[in-house]
Amino acid sequence: MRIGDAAAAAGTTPRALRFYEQRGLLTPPPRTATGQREYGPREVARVRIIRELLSLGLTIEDVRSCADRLHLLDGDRLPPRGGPGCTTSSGVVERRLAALDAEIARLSRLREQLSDRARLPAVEAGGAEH
Amino acid sequence: MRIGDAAAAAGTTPRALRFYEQRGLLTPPPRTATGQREYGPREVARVRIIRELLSLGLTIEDVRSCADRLHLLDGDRLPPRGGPGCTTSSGVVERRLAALDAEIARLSRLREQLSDRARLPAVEAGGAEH
DNA sequence: GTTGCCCTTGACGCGCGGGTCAGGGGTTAG
DNA sequence: CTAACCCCTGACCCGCGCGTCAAGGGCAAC
Repeated sequence: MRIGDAAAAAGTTPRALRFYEQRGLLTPPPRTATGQREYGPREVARVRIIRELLSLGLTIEDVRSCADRLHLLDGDRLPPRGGPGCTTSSGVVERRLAALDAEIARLSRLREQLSDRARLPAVEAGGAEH
Repeated sequence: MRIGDAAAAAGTTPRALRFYEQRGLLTPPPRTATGQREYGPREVARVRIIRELLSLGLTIEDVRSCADRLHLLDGDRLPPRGGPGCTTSSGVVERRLAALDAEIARLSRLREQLSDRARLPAVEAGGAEH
């Protein structure tokens, strides 16, 4: 399986796969005699895991930091929700949760301050003229 | 008043002032015969307003889009909270509030999904070995 | 005059997750 | 054999809000 098919099977692009490899999320796959990458279904599954973790807000660095444990997840199917061998178990998830909480709190404060200040004081009748 | 003093008076840097001017948040100030920018207290007050709006999460583009109304705020003092002539009154605040709400909701969903998935399944006894 | 800080414009850097060329070579169907 | 598509690497691009450097000129104090 060459990179285009593998990427399509994982729902992404060849560029992303090379990028993950470059950043250490994927181990360099075997090459054909002419230098083309050869992927198997395990790699595709792994890419799906990676993309799911990224879509959950983990960074490339987060995933890389526990790349050696991703194989716990990357069998032939992903555990739907309650399966064993969940995401990372090395502290990155907790840190990411804390970062998310902090960001949510920060945005909530901003929201409050902004709506406090913007009581919409009818300076120019609603501004719907445009 | 040259740019360094004006920037310090507004609590920022010369670079930021030139940047605001370049992006259309500040009208180009008069220059001395040798080309140096000359600012007065009105400009300083305006910069303070701009920085406050930016600190509330508005973007440069938001502020630029209502740059022509900022003079409603930029007298010698800022209205503390309930004064007339509030922030922008042209829809950008509503849009920004909506964007903040959307972002908060998105992060909250992420947080929930991430904590759902990361039930910390005791794969390797807490991971505090390092 | 001269030292030393301040000003000018222009250009690049950052962090993130890749997108998008550019210039070459592989691979396969007709 | 050739066309059409795929793959390779390396490099620059995006948005945001400036920070930082570079090369030159101004301004005030001594």
